[in-house]
Amino acid sequence: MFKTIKSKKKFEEVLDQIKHLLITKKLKFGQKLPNEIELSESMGISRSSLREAYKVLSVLGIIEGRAGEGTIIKQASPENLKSIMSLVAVSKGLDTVELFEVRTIIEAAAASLAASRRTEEDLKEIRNILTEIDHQYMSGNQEAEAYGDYLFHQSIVRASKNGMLVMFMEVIADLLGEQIKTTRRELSTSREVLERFQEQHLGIYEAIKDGHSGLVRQRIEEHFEYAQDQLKLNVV
Amino acid sequence: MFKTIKSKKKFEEVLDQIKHLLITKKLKFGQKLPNEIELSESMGISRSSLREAYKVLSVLGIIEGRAGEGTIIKQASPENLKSIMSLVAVSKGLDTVELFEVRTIIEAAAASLAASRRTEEDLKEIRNILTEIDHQYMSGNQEAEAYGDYLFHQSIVRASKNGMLVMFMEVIADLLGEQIKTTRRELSTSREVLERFQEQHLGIYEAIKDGHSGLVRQRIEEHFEYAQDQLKLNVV
DNA sequence: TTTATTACACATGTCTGACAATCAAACAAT
DNA sequence: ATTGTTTGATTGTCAGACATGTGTAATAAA
Repeated sequence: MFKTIKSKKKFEEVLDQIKHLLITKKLKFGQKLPNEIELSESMGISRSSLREAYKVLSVLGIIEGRAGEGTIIKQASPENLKSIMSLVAVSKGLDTVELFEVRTIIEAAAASLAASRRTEEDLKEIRNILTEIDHQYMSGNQEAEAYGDYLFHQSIVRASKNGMLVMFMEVIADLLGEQIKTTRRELSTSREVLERFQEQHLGIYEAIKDGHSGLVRQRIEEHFEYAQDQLKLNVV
Repeated sequence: MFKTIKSKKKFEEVLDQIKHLLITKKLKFGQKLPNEIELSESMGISRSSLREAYKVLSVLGIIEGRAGEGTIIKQASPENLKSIMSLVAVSKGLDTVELFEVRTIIEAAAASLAASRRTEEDLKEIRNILTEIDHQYMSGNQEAEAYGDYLFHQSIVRASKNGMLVMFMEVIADLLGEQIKTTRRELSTSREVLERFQEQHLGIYEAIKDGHSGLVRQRIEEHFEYAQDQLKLNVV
């Protein structure tokens, strides 16, 4: 019925203000912020409070402070977000099933979009990655092969030309990876499974190349269903 | 050839130490940390540096400081990720079209899941919200009506029983709202449009009630397409 | 005895002023 | 032209103080 009342801290106000300035494009990538003393005075707070907000933004990769130079706006990379989210993931056990479900939804939709938006370059990149995975498979380098698998999925989502989808996919893939590690499950690495994966990858690529939105969606869903099954079977 | 040398900041060392203590379970949930003065002295740093690290952890939801009581280790929840993700998303640069696309994807999938997972209580809640929107419409309270709209969509995603989806949807709806505000666009608030919205809402509700996964997906897509059109038409 | 009220101790929240470390740019020396 | 040096600007760090909020124990009131 009643919500808990939380007194807003100063540093949170700073975060809100900067966020708003970023949204309204009054602060742009590469731009230099006013120095801390000036800014804190003009915001009516102390330098300490401003700095506490700065630290948060800096960990998120949104700004970067350099002594002697100043503080500039950076373009946040998903890398920063991922490391942070994995920390949260470890501390709060996220549900593997939920994560798989979301990942399937996002990739199915992205691949479906990719089928109609992919360029020749996109197709070329995906082909290259598939060939690379084959090589890794031959030489038995499992770690590199797993990374290739990640690149394959990423390249497909990128072909959807929607950066937001790319970010979400990366975050979820990362969380899922951590989740799988910490629950001590493993994907089966038998020849049979790996070959089946490559078949499915190829099928997805073909459907995107041919522009079959419906088909690629279906194949992505099958692919993840199969992957999830392989995972379940190997619960320690 | 040569790696860039990056001097490690004090607050980063604090983060590392606490992270390590968390992983090795030497710090557990609910546990109280030493007070700031004591801890900063025992770590050989100033209170300010310690606090900068604290702020980061506190935004991540890993610790919580309460004036007068102390600072305790919390269990991070996905809720905390919301603000962080929206910050990073903002910093990456937003595109209204992309956001709409992602929102459509997520809600269409969620509603589709909801069609097979919804409980009687879910349906009752959605019905209540629709009635409430009608009331607000009658009394001409546009702000409350817009909030009702948000609640309607949220309740549908919640009926999918996937917390991750709920989180993503909230993040995107939030960003979209800010984006729409700051680009000085407005949804048409003509009687005709609002009534059309309610018709569509009802159609979505019915499809979920009847368990028509395919139909509800289609109706959600139509709904958002229509909404997006209304937005485009009103660019100032 | 039980219940309010008050006073106090304690921890976080905020502010201030200072100094150290770092860097770019300008300038001097070689 | 390259290398040292100075200088000014800005972040990084520090120490100390006061403000604010919270629990608790002493005290007063019923």
